[in-house]
Amino acid sequence: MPARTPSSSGKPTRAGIVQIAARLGVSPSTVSRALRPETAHLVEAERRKAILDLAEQQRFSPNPGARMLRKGVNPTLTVVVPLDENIFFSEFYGRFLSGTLHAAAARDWDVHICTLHARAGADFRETMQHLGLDTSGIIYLAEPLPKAAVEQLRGYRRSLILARSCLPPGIVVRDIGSPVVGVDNIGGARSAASLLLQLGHRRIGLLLGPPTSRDAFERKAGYLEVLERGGVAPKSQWVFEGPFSTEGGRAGMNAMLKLETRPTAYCCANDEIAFGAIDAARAAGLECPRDFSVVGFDDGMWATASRPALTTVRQPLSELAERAVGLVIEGATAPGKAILPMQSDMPAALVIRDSTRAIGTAP
Amino acid sequence: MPARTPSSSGKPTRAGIVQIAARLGVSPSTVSRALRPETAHLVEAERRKAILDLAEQQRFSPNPGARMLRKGVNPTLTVVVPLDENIFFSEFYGRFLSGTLHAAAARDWDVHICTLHARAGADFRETMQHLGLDTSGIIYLAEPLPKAAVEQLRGYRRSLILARSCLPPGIVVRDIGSPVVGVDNIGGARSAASLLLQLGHRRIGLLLGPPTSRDAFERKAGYLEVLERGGVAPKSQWVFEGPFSTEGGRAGMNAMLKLETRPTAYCCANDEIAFGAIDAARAAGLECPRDFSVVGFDDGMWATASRPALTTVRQPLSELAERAVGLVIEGATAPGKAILPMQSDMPAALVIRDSTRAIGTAP
DNA sequence: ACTTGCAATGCAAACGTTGTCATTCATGGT
DNA sequence: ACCATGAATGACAACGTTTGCATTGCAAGT
Repeated sequence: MPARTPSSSGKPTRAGIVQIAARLGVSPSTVSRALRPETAHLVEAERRKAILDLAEQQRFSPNPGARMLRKGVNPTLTVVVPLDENIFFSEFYGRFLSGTLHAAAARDWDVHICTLHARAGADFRETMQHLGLDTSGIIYLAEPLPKAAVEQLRGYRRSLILARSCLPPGIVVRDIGSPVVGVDNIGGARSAASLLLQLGHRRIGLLLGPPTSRDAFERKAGYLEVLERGGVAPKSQWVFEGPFSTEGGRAGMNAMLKLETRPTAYCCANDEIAFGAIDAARAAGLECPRDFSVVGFDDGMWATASRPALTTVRQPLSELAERAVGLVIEGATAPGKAILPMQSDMPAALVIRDSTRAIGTAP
Repeated sequence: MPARTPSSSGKPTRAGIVQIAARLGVSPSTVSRALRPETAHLVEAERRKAILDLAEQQRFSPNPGARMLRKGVNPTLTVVVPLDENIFFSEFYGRFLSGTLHAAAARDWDVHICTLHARAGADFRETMQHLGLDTSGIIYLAEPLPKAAVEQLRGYRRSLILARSCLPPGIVVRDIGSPVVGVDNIGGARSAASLLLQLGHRRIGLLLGPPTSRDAFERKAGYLEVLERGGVAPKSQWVFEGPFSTEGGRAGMNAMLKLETRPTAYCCANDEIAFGAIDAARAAGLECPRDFSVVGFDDGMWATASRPALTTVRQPLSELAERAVGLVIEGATAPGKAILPMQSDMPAALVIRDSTRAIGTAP
């Protein structure tokens, strides 16, 4: 029968800085110091190496809970993304995430990423509670929130930033308890419409996103404002609302192609819609920009890679992410200070390329 | 002058279950129990209400660190992605990441994501050592590793999975200390080339990726193998190597356009290359698939959205991610057991769409 | 009246890490 | 020889919750 002394048990000394310390005959303090880069210099080189090696061999990693308890925060923020498999196809998430990653790294924070597996029954607040136990801040970038959920969020204690795209169109941003970051959709849309006006277009169509999306809603408002002020409000047949996809763009353009008098230019709420529209028109023998002009929205990678290169509105997503990260970290580290609900709008700049042309101009 | 006794200080009893308890003259245990739904029934109703009310009024929320320390944490795995701003534009990362997220969530693991801020001086092994401290398992998906780095990794004890795309072409996978996951590039490339052969093409060009990339290398091998066996090895002018981008495709196609006898079909190592090629040809008046056929590789979102819809090879990235997550978790939880170095190839299936056509066929 | 059982609560020991302070020992300057 | 300096380390007390166990009443069963 094997001896029953604890030391001989098969368990590989599970977890713990103290076990590591014991194995090496040093104190836990020393191990703790050796393990963290910022204090590692305090430990003699040889000993440090021994500690690191043993830690690796034992597959040790310090308990984040304990660390967090001790230090107050643990430098980790969580980005909540939608469940949808396809989110990454939209460059929005990719670019935002990439920006987050860099901004966080610059501040020495880690980035968690997770989806929200909404548990039936549990209300949204509860789900959020459960979510971020091990992080000090949350950036919400996921499914659009129903109004009720947004209201439950008021008084949520941890550092939480919402992306404005995730809010339903109806809600006033000021009413929300958390900071909200977003791109200046209205301003961007205004620039797009203004450009078309300046180029002499008077019949301008709108290929919009789904009315449930706040982004779509705001962009529409921006387009319409400029067109109406310019006295060229679009006929109702010139306004099409569909999904934010090439299919949406195709459907919209096909609808326009059936009309007797068509727009000479289109504001598309999205690059993908723009590509779909251009392509559907091409199938009907119409070329952009020879026969019509198009302005997109996003400035994704294909805006430059496609032909014609797309005139579009640049979403400053990395700046947006930078801002979100800054706010969330501030909220997580500013001790007592309540986080001010505030709105940050990042400007959206027009990028002029080859899909727009003054009306009636020969190449 | 105000009294200086601690009880009368202005501080609003910052944080803490004990302060709440003190205010109500009950023990911390009771407060703790009252605060959590699952134990709330242990506390007398009236008292519970009092506690909850005070907690609300004091804007109390339990210290997540302490709670975490008590309850234990779920383990995390870390995905290492390249520093490059643009990685998310390549759908590879997005889809892989999305798959990782789902696979990890299904097993109740959390996902970290980080880049490798290579600190000057520190060698790769050391960097990994530090990285490994904060996580239970690592999936390496970042910059291609130089041979030296790969060798340093031998004997690394933590759970680490490498994506085959991150290895330099020259290295034999069996020689590596860690499990490697990857897509069956060779098989996929074979299918692509075989399809073109079957459609009757005999002059087949290759628009490849950069020779430093293992993916490019393997795909090239797959194409060539089939073509050579079919007796239609491409002339050297028909083989072009460039970046994995539309620009690469454009450059390649433009080179082909200058030749007297051009290929009638092209294997492109990448969807983007394929799009670039199609577009460059169109600029010269050649239409796909009327005048030439193209097969891509990846099956990204634009493969279906563009016109012609692209015949391409589907990379089973979510399955790949699933596999990687499975392996990394296994490696992290199997106690003493060393992780077997092994290679997992996920099959890559051909998806036939509209960019390929039998040679000489009228529409 | 004496168990017995139950409900409500308090006590105190973890949980694993880190920062402060004190201790030890070697070094170099006077 | 003595003190000052500094590097390397150890001892120890937090950090705020949770939970097993002990305690106290109180009601019901014998």
